[in-house]
Amino acid sequence: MPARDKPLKPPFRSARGAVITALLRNEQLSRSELSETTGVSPAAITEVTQTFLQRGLLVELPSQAAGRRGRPTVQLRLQASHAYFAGISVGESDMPMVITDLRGRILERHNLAAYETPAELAKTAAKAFKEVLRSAGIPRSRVQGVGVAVSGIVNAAEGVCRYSAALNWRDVPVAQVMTKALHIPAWIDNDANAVAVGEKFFGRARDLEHFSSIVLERTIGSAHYINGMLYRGHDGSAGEIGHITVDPKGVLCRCGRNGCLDTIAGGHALRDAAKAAGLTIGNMRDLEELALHGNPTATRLLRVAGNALGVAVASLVQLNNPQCVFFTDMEGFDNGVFRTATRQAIENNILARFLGSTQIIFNNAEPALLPRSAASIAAFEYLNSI
Amino acid sequence: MPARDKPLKPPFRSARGAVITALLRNEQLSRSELSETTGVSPAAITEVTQTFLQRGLLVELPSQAAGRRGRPTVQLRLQASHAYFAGISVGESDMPMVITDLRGRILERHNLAAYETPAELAKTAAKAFKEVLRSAGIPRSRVQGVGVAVSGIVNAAEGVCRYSAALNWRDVPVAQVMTKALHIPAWIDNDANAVAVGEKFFGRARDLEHFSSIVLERTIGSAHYINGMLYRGHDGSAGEIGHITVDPKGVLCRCGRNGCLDTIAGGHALRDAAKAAGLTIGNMRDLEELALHGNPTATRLLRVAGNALGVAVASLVQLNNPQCVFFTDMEGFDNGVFRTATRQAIENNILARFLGSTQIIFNNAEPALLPRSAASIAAFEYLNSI
DNA sequence: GTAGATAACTTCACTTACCGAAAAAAATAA
DNA sequence: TTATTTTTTTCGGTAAGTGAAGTTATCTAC
Repeated sequence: MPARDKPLKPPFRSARGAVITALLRNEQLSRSELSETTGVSPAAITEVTQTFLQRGLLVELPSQAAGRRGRPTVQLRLQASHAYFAGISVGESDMPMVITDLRGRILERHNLAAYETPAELAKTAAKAFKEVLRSAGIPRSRVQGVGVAVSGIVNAAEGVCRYSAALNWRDVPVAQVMTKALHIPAWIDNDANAVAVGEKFFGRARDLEHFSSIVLERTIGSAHYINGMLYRGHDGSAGEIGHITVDPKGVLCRCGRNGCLDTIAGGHALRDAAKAAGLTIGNMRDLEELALHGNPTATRLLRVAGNALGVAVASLVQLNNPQCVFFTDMEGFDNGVFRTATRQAIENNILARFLGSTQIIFNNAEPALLPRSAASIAAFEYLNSI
Repeated sequence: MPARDKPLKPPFRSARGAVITALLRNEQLSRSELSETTGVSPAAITEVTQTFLQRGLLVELPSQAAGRRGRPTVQLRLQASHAYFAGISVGESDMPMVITDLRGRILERHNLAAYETPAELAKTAAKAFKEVLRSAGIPRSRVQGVGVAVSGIVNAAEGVCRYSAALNWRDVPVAQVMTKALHIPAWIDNDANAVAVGEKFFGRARDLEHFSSIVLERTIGSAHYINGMLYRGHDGSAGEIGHITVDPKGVLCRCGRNGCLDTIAGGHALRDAAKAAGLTIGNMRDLEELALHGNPTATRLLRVAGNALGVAVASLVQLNNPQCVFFTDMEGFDNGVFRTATRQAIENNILARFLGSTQIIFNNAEPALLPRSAASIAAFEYLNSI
């Protein structure tokens, strides 16, 4: 019948999935601990771990002196080197690539050269991939897939980037192109989605069922995990926080309407505004620096922007009641006026009862974050297929 | 592993559930049609329908002359009279109760007398329940449960109303009280959730996986269906659209902050504003009537309110990308200035690509809607348990 | 050193919930 | 009456679990 509420036994859907999830969340667990934490019977744990051990996905650690009665436990852990994944974040100017292992550790990184067309991108990526494999000493056959994160509208199921303003792309079959170029399975997703998957798989959201991810770049994107699953929306357009109307009398947005969040807090708009106000800045760190030294224009811009973002996120929190909101700051605001204003605006615009139960986390702009997140998409797809 | 995206074979989770869902969506289906629409094998359909036929949940219709070759189909339908459900909507002044069958048809309705305390409510409900059963000619044993919808904060799992400003309740164990009073299983939920469940079960959302429901009363509430399941949020607080900040310089809200949607578009606030402006109105129909006859204050109030609601819903649409938004208007605006303003504000504040793919539906204030929705909660719980 | 005690793990017989293919049923068409 | 066609059922099989009993590896106490 139509479900009203929860799935059967959250967050697990199968014994195998439960074991992998539990071992992604915990460095190592014994079989009995696995049975305990997942609710799966010891019998099934034996069966599942046996299969995984045979495949080399799991390893047994040499059992320690027990120090107490009874048969000593045998600790199991995911064999991080069992599978490797590539991740690429396609940006306007640069294009970082990483290779990660099964646990999301970065083994090698590389910054790809600029490119013009998707075909050129593929060629560049293929060349870089070869190099990265060589320097990491990993044979191509051990790399189980590549994930690509782009800023734009993506049809993940079809592997197509429908539209990207930043890249000037329209209906580019990225997955297909990449599969051909790198000779490994490829997936593509929006960067906010990628970050959310990355946090769920390898990051701080591993234990969370419901959370949102906000990515601050030239524009602002978001993604939602709901009931332990990435929620894309009815037709894949969920998360368009950048075009929430914040100020109906605000300036014209690229989308044709006025006062979208992007026009006030988006990196692109903020840089334009700073320039228009006669401030010469490279990135947001410079703007924050100016504010720190008492520049009133810089302070005002950052405060207004942070406040607008906070108000929008407050709406998100009250509508969806996530356990946590991750901000991924690719613009380099760091801790400053902007973040303070954002936090304050969130706190001032949500009901008291949300205050204690909603965690707000800012990720610093770490260049490898996006490509690593992209790799986590490939990791998910791989683990889902075994 | 942590799920990234879809469950296995949406929207069905089991053959039995698939059969019930399909027969709630379609008046009648043959076994082969059931197999076709659900993707479940004919063998399993035989098995499942046999069980359900034995229990009396399904009936075979007398097979018609086929008019073509082959074994004629046997149409199956849900036996609506297999189970009955009670539904109560606890309001500030009145308290409508209905009895519905398995398909959500209302067999009997009753408006309960006013009450003061939860204990009194239970006594009144018990008395009314007896009467309603007698006049409907249904033995109590055939009623499988009662659902209670309240306007307020509810812990559905525990069956407790945590707080209701309208009813002046705090931590009232409604489910327990009702179970004792009516001698049938009882459930309680927030009224926005109840309406969402009702639309999903018996209403226009039967075929939708992702939709939201907005309930306009003294205050404004909302609920989300996501991936075919009611989404309550991390700690059950999802849907607080009434306290989205719409105008930071707005009037003080009961929640202690300024410019919440409730203070501009909530029925309570709107009535207060009308009174303050010297307009004497009973309900919103009166206010719309005044606007229709050219009263500028009435028009302004309605337009501002409708616009604020529309802007908030536009945020919801862009964040969650639902397939449909249902408005349940318990205030009686009907088609008028308010709804027009709401629709326009939604259209003006969402990206073009959401325009075509988001359905906006207004439900007229139908007194039986809330109690019927409440009954659908009991129906869900019953169907989920068999 | 050896006999419990104890806890971790494995084995085995069983269940549930399905599926695919073949068989049976019930009609029409020739 | 027989062939044809379509629906439904039966039957054997499988995947993924469970619970209970058995096995293994260690510690403790005498």
